Amino acid sequence: MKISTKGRYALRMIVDLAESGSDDYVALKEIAERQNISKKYLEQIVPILTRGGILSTNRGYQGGYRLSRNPSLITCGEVLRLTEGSLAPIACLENGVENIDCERKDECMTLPLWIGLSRVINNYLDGITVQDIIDQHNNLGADEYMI
Amino acid sequence: MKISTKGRYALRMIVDLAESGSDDYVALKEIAERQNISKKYLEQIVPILTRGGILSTNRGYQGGYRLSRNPSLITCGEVLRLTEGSLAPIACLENGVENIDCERKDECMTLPLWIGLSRVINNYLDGITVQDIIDQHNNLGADEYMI
DNA sequence: TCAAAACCTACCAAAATAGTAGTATTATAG
DNA sequence: CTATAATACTACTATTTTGGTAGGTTTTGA
Repeated sequence: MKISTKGRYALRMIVDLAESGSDDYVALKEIAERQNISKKYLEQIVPILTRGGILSTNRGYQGGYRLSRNPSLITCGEVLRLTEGSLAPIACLENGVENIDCERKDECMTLPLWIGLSRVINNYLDGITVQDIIDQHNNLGADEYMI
Repeated sequence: MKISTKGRYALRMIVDLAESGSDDYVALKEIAERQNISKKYLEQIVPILTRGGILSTNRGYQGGYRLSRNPSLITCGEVLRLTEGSLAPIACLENGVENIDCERKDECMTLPLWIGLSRVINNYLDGITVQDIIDQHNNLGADEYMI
């Protein structure tokens, strides 16, 4: 039950971009150095976010990435669902509650539990935006956490 | 971000035992057949639950397993934390919020998010008992889920 | 036309997952 | 006291996922 580096790095990158507040394109090299993440690996993660409509990109000289929306309009859930593939806690819920992919679904006693867990996770992460993460960091002490 | 078969099978086994309502020891063979899970694999999972104080066991002729507590006193969180190792969404939270294992913890902008997510997951799963799962199954339609 | 950037694809090592297999130990019935 | 039915323990293994590295291609602007 772990979020992979893919999701965590993606989020750190987005927060980094949001925090810098720049309207220009920022080269991956810069972000990778600041965040101490392999640029080559980030290179692999980033197209997912571009295709997902979170980043816009420019190639060539002075190219790079910038957020395609205001950080207050990008939720952590959105970033993580894109990079993790899904935030479903079990495989049969990957296509949503309406489309459960399991032949045992009618007898399955534990299914309601997993559906509930999935809702709780997705609701929590959809309720927190990239801007919230920055505000939290600026306003609160180290021992505070997000409710 | 998936619960593994280990945790899912463990929960199914516990629910199976609770549902049967038997005060006698039930052989793993029976449970494995009913749940259609490899007995050999369950054999490997079950000692974790025994050591964790959820099951009591008897070896030898007419041996088997039974719940060591009333199903209303066993939470899903407890079962899953035992079998999954932990329910922390990232490795540095594995030893609890008081004991964060990361040198970047003071600068880490996303840490509050993960702490919050960890709380949300653990609170949800600790709020649902094995008895709740059975009650849910008996009372509600297939399109209902646990809040 | 050169350099700096993103893009794309293939490869790879290590770890985790999901088991199998075999043997040892324990307990009871007969 | 022995056969049998059960758990307990330990080792092995195939497959998948994770977390990258490597290298070449394309695009863009100075």
